[in-house]
Amino acid sequence: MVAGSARPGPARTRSEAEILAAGLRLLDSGGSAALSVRSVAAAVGVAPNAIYTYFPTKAALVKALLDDLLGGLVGDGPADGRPWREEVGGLVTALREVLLAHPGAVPLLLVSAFDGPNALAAGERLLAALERSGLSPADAARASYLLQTYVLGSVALDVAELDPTQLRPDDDARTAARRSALTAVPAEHYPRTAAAIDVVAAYSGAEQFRWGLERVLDAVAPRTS
Amino acid sequence: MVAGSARPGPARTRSEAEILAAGLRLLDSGGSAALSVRSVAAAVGVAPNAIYTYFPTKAALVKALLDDLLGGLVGDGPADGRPWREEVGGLVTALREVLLAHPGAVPLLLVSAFDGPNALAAGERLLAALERSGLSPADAARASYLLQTYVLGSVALDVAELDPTQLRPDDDARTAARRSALTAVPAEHYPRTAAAIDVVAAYSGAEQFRWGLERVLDAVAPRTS
DNA sequence: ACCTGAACACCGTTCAAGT
DNA sequence: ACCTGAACACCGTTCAAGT
Repeated sequence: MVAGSARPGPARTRSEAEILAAGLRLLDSGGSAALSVRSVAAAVGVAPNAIYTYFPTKAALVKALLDDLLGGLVGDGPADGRPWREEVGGLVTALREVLLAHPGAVPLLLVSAFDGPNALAAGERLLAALERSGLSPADAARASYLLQTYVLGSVALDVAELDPTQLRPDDDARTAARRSALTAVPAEHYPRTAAAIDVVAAYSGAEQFRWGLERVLDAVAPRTS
Repeated sequence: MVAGSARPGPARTRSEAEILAAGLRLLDSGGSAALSVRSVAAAVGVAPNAIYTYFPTKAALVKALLDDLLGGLVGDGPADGRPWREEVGGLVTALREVLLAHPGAVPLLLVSAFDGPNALAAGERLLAALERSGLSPADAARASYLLQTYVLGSVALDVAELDPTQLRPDDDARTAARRSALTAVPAEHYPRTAAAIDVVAAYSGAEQFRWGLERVLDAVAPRTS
């Protein structure tokens, strides 16, 4: 009984969840560069290499952290009864919001795959809602691809124009960042670009996103004519 | 005459262009992680800190390298006489292609701003073509935003699903990568996702991109009705 | 089994010194 | 002005040793 499946040796002094929570705190307070194996280890009070008892590599830790972030996207119940367009828009908007609430996570997400259990569950829910709209599975798959590119692309644009020291900015801070980009563009050489930044800056990021989302939803909606 | 604007001291032994070319070679052969100040210095045969004579920081070097990559997007002449939709599609497709030809550059581009002279020139050309379609400057600005998110998002999805060791993959390699992602998704838990990967894998990345591009162009085209 | 101390092979950047 | 050697404060990861 002592041998077999029971593990000998001392119990672990930390938990995966504790380590991921510390990692998220570092990401939120210092951006993506502040998340290192060594900084996480210091935050939970162990030696750097002790982290490798919980996660085999830094990449595995990052992947777990990112998927945790997506945990709130899908509730427990089955597909709700909302109209498909509302549910699809809600899912996509919620994804954007959770990412912008943790901008330090965005550079990590953009370069890593998107295939943890919570990401897959959200994608499954998205496909189900799209099929409820009347799209064939094949068309729903392509619509899902287009919606994913939209969220990732718009979040990438939003975060790239932020001052790296500006963490957890609200919508106003992002608008200000866009305005400051304007002054950096020499209007005499790039008149349309300067004017375009001015136009876009008049809208908050959320309005801008919603505008594009409606266009994308129109583009993928089943042809009724 | 000796004093004044003439610079004393030895001439520089390298050039910015030489350093950027070495950087791109490293990026293409080893991915984004292979581009370091020290590896570039070794490639051009100087001490690591000599790079700081040419670029003030690594970020400045990366920015210059990325903008160089966009140098071929815009020709010399004024806007050509092609229909607006063709020119817009051509610009956007060319951007996608230059990025996928150098996948190591994608992680760098996704997290940095997009505001070098060549990026601005391409953006200016894009806005001009959109205005030729009949869109107001304000609508052209929003259309440009949507098109940018599409390229960035689709390139991010394309590169994220690649094996990091797989450099400069052709279209077939990317299709194979997508197929291998399929086997990783447990179909019993995520039936729609597994089926969707199968659908998407039946198309090459270029076909998939063109499908979405046509939808996005439809979505932003001026309403003629 | 888990944790530690020490080490390895890196990294970006700075500084003082040589020419 | 440009380049070098040396150093500083990091990084992810591995290994041998302790419990």
